[in-house]
Amino acid sequence: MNTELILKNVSKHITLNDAERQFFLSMLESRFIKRKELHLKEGEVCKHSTFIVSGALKGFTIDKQGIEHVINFAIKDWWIGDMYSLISQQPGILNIEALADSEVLMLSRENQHLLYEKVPKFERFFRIIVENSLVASQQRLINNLSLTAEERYLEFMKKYSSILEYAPLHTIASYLGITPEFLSKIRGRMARKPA
Amino acid sequence: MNTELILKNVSKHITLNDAERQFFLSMLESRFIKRKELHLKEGEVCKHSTFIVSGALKGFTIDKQGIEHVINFAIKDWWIGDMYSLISQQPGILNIEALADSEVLMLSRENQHLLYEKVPKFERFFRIIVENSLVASQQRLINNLSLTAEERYLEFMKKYSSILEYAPLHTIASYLGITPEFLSKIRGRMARKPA
DNA sequence: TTGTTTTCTTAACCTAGTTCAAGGTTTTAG
DNA sequence: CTAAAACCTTGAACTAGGTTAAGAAAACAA
Repeated sequence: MNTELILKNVSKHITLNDAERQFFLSMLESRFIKRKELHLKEGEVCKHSTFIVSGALKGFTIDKQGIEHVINFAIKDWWIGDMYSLISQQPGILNIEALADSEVLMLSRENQHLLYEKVPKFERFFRIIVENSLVASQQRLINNLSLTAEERYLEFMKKYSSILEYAPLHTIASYLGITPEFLSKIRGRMARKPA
Repeated sequence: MNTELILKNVSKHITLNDAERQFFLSMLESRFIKRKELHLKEGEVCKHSTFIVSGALKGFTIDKQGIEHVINFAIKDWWIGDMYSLISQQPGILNIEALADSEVLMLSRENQHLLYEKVPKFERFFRIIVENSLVASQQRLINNLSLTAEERYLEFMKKYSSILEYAPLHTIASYLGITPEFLSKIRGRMARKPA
């Protein structure tokens, strides 16, 4: 189990002593996910918060017309999960799939609650993680409401360039809220008369 | 200061003893906001989390073309604030304005941190509040990506009917991500051939 | 009470983005 | 190495929703 990265991630917001660190690590479960493998399937109850050690995943829903909508990406050093299902313990609507072979560390809901009991600092840690997710989610909403598709694509490349290595065009189009054909057209336009 | 509602709100997630309750209440500041009055202006640093005792507020941004985008509403028993500015202490992009005469209770960032020190349970309380906001924000993203304007309007009426009493049509249109003219058209259509 | 502002509607025309279809290229699995 | 699958591009026809404009109705301030 490769724990260096997650310990560094935690230490960004809280400080652990040796015993706490050991206890935290004992709560984690390592897993390797192959490219295209589903880590979480809609309809299931989400039982873990997942930290990405290497690789990349996408979270997505499928609407009534069978169209896939990418809700978020997660790469090295990020957390992912179906927050709705995780807190309500109801069947979720999120699918989580690997974009590349990935190593993740999983913290089960029960262990997370144990952690809150034994090391209350983790309440703070996850509060901050969730706060940051909320800011990102709201910023994306604002972008979707106020920018054109082309502007959103430029923003995306600026902010998440590392994801371009993992996600094919139609997945990025889905994240941006447009069709793959239209993203292709935008690219063509940009290549012809660049910024 | 009308504290009954906020104490009930807090008690949904954590239990306070008398001293803790008194301490919490001593951290709050009451404010009355007139309809159309700005509670927070973009460019300012957001210094408070705000709990609504009565009335209704909207949070919105204004894009380069001067168009207003409603990010969220807040009514009785909800919290509102510019999370980005609140945690980064950078100038924010959110405006918060009263839709009706409102009474709010404000918890300053400093007091919130004091509260975290003195009564660590509040880390949990605000973690849960933020988790719920994140779920709502993601659900809205999913709706924006996968539903038509008419479907979003129907969803909105089902879920937030109480806001219809406070917000004029053009404000709801902005929240839905469409123009007031188009929402008016949808209404006309729905009136002619109802569900 | 009356002028002013805000709100809502309707209609004609316009456009960003979609749909459908087809062909070409790259990646992958066996 | 090769067939199949996944991926990307382009173009023509289409549509959900936007823009502009103008008028009616309601709410509000003086």
